Amino acid sequence: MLEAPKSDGTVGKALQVLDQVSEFRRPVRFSELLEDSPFPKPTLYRFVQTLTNQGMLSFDPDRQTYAMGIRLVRLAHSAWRHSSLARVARPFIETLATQCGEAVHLAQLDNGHVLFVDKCKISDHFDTLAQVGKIAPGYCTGLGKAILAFMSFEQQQRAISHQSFVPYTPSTLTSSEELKRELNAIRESGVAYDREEHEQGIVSIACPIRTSQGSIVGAVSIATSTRRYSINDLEEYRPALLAVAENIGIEAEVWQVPSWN
Amino acid sequence: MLEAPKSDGTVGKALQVLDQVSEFRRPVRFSELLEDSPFPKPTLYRFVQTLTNQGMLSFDPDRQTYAMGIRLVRLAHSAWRHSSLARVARPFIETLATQCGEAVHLAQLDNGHVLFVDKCKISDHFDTLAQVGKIAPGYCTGLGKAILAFMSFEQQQRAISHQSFVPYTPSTLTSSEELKRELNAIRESGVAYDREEHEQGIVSIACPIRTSQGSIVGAVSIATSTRRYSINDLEEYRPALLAVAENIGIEAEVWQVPSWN
DNA sequence: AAAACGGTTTCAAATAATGAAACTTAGTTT
DNA sequence: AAACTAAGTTTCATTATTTGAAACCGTTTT
Repeated sequence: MLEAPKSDGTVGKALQVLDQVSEFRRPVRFSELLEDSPFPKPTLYRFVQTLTNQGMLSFDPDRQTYAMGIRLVRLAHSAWRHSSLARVARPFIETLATQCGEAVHLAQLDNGHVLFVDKCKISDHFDTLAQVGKIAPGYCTGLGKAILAFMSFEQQQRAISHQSFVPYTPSTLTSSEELKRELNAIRESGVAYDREEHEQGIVSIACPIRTSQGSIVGAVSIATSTRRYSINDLEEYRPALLAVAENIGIEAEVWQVPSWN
Repeated sequence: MLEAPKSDGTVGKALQVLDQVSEFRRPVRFSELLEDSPFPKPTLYRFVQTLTNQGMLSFDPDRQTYAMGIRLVRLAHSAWRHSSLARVARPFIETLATQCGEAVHLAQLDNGHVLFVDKCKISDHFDTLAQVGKIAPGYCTGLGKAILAFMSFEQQQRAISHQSFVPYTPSTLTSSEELKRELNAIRESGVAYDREEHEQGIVSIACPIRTSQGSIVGAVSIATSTRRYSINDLEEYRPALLAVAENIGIEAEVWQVPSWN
């Protein structure tokens, strides 16, 4: 028995449509959705209707387009509040961001990809691609590598197989062998670096957030611009970062830590 | 034929369960959900299973609790990007926040309630209850009153009937008559004030964001602490706020403005 | 050991989803 | 203006999914 070919009935199909809409980076017409939909016209039509009724999509009658609905913003807010990691980590990362003056990111892993769950930026001298709710690759970010390095073997295998190894910059690791070698090193040292592997000019130091049993729940990172600091300078923040990660881990455990993977 | 008692089939019911979970401010056990669920045990059980499979809920096996899922954070991110209002307004409210040094809020109306869709705070001297995705009442916030004041009569009637008129502070308006009187005044003057009606010590000036056809799409506000400024001092920001609201309205229209109510 | 409780599975009946085809608009072309 | 076309919407018999009473498990309590 291999992968789970779960379709989860009608609800699963409807959510599939929701994802499809979200993949368009703009409001989308019904016919555009129909073009690459596995569903026949009336079926898709009804899904879209239902989702719109439910506020999961919004419909612009003038342009006849569908966009992601406002109900999602509300639901995501409770998701964020429910997420013990994000809620618990907030004060720590705020303090850290103020102390070091750089951008601090918090992430979890979602299907082998880094999902930013919080971000705190004090200075305005530079900005990173990170935005809450956004997805970034696991193999070429500090956060991603920090999480991957501390997964169980099986989880890691599966997550690595989901990586695309697209070379975003000349420094990007482009094979699972290279990645695995680096993950081992990270496992030794306890911290991961992003050496401009995802964004030219952005480097970061990241470390995993783990429970007392050692299971991985996320990662924190400090990112900065190469115009301000070198990767070696980030080393300076290492103790503070490790301390914060440990504290978040302890706190998160007191609250509840659903095991997300 | 009165209100729409839409249940929207299986999908609607499943989303109802999602809302129910979100209403708990914490991870919740199956039996707790069952207690006030309209669904019989096995039905609810399957919904919860499906939603968990789909990543809309997350399950903590240790504590046997369900929380809002991580997929929502991802979906909400695209919702935010799709929302022409939030995306378009971002640079304007950032500028405004920097200029005046106070907290700037952006909201839409969702079923008679204020839904914060963005927030920009520069100083750390105080904070408001507002958080992106959070709901606040319409009748006792500057944003809410600004939006209500510029709705069509029917929309306004319906929205007012959804207000609870709970007295959060001594200044809160507690009847629909008082509210209607104030809404008329706001319609005249073009701006709404929150005179510590929702939070003791927090005042704000808000104004509506409208399309060129005059239909209301949201509101912007500047909020501050009474320890810093009086409500009269906020008057100073009136021209800047009006200008920003107008610009957002124009910009939002160039992009697409789904008619949200 | 029995009873109670929370969670899970079964299975036949009831209901809702499905999709080919037909229909209705609105926008083009002849 | 009539004829064509494309996009969106509705119909309806068929099919598949959902439904929930009841039974079942595995813990915990009495």
